[in-house]
Amino acid sequence: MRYKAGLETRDRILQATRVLIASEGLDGTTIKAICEQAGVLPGSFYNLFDSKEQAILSVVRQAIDAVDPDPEHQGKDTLADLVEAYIRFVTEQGDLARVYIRLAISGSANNPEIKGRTMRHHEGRVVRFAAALSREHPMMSDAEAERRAETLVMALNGITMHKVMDPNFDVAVHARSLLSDALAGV
Amino acid sequence: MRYKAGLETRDRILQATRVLIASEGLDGTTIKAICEQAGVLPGSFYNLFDSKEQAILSVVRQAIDAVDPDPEHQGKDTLADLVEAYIRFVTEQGDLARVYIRLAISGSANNPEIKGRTMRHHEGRVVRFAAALSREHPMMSDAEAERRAETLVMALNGITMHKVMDPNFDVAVHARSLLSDALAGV
DNA sequence: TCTCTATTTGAGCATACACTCTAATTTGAG
DNA sequence: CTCAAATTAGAGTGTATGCTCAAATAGAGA
Repeated sequence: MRYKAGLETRDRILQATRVLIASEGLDGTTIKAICEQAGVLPGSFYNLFDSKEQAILSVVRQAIDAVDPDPEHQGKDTLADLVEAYIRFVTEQGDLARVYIRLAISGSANNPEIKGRTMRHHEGRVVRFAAALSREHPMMSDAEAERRAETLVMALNGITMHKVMDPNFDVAVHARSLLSDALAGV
Repeated sequence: MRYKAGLETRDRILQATRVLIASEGLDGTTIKAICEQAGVLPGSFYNLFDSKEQAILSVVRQAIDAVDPDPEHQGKDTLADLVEAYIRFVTEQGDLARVYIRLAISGSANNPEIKGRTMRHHEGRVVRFAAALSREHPMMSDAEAERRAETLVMALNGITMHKVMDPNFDVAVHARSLLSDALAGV
């Protein structure tokens, strides 16, 4: 994997994998389908990746990384910032958002590696949301902030889940509605 | 399928299918696994079901029917009633709840039959929630009630989705939190 | 140009899948 | 008790999967 050709092929394979997981799910993403979509033969795939799982894990990492943008800004963002960033992720990176949501379910059962990553990511997200909430409501107890943050994160996932079924669905309206309800309920 | 033995075998197969979909997902549920779990050989399975898909669809129907209990009471329930009923479904019928949530994602891509059922069910649920909300808040516009109802239904799904990954997760606390936020935000 | 690798090719392997078939066994009404 | 129908047994079918491998081709430094 030192020549340019190999790197380009690698990108095409990852892109094909991403599109396929988004549209067909983890189990529906076969080597044959990946290779056809990428214009490559199985031998080339296995020259660049050790296994199908390795390619899938790369895409999983892409998806998880894409959910939480601007990590340097962490510690300064408001709850509204975080929700708006999530809306942007879902609307502007549709494929990765679909991958991301499928992980929480399809991936959890079979693949411990994916399950571990997803769980750790979820917990990190809740912490970030809770910190923002605590900053905006200093009187709120940490436990209360964490509980509220977790509810909000999961509710946002539920909305995204619906978009997987109905691609025309407007995530932004419902996500903002959740946010204002959460802030109103304090 | 007229003898008692056949009916009992059918039940065992459906139960095995239910448990397997809950723990392994739709694609992980193979004929071999179903037969082993049910203590049956493939010949018996195909004596009672035309296909694997038929058995799965039976379980899908079970799950969808179990989400909305007490259909006669429809038109009188409060939003709190509906949320409490959902909490009961998730906590008391764990396997079916896991099946139910997996449908929204795993099933949607590959199987148009399951996708259609799931979408219709979702819409029906939103209508029921919206009607309850309108009854409690007569001044609210129908469009507003429907939007709020849909947000709540999806958020509840998000919470249940998390329970699929973490079985010890306390759904009730977060579901009630969503409800009170939704009512507070009016 | 020559040479050594990286890359691609594409046929082929073992396995697992959904499903079928025939023969044996069990059931229960008459 | 009889016997046809219902049910089971279990080997076997074709196909798709993830993956391998030897041979052919393309790329880059000498």
